Amino acid sequence: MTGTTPQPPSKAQLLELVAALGTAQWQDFAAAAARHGLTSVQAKLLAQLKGPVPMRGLATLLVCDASNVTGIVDRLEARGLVRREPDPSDRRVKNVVATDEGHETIRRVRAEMQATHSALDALDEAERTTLYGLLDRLRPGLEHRV
Amino acid sequence: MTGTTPQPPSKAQLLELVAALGTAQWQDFAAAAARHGLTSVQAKLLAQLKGPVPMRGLATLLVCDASNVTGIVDRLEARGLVRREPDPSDRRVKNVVATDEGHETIRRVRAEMQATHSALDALDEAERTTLYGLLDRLRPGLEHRV
DNA sequence: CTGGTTGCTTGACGATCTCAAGCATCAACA
DNA sequence: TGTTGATGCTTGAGATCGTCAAGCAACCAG
Repeated sequence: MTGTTPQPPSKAQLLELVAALGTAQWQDFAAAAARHGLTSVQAKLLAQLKGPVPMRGLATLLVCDASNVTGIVDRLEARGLVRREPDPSDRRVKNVVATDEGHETIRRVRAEMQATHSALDALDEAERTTLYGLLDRLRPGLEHRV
Repeated sequence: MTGTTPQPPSKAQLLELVAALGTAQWQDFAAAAARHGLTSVQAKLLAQLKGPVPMRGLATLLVCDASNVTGIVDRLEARGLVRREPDPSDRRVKNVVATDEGHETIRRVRAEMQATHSALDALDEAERTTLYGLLDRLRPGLEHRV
């Protein structure tokens, strides 16, 4: 065998590291959102709005109750970051759309995640590709409910 | 050159993937905690208690206000998962300690994170080592405040 | 058109979070 | 010693987040 794969980290260690980085990124996101007067949940919802999304769809994406979404959208709408539009094919449905200001705001929040950006700068392109490949393999287990 | 490094993923894509996995792991954690009657925040606090930790230290670890910790510890203490002990060297300080039941509960929560565990099983030991190494390089950028 | 389902909102209630204020204790220093 | 300032924790007010139960409107299958 070749030179020393030093100590294979235990699953628990890897677990903990992933959790720590996830938390740190979330804090970074929350802090950037706060600078724009948004809570992290509001920013997270705004981040889903690449196009029109019905309230129900947002509840599914955010893994929460639909009634919760009502309140969050209410507050975003009051700030003019989001709009409710009737769905042409189903009058029960309300589609949520980000306004121009909404898009611009979430764009800035993403850009201002300094800690996250500088962390990724520690890797070169080949390493990022490797990392992406490995993380991508974790996806099915994590996102697919058993 | 050799076979096709396919498409180097953009930083944004990597960003999004890390965020998605972090969220999925958090949901997994929250679901496991809920099965034991704990909110995710309560479980997260409990997870910090390998030894006695003063209230102030918990506030720092959880990145929140000290008054917030008071409430969370109140509820955990009411369930007997946690205890407040006076600090022998500073009478202002209260150290929080997990009870036996508290330790056992958080142990089970970790063990029941099925999605997370099965996701990690998708990698063999060498891959986990590589992944750990790469993630570890992200640490300084993310955890160190600029 | 009737009955069951689905999408959204409302209201009640608990948990989380921050801020301001307050009390007890500590640490430093005249 | 005693006074001053900082620190640790709690309390109370107020906003947000989150769930559940109930209600209304609209869809859909028969």
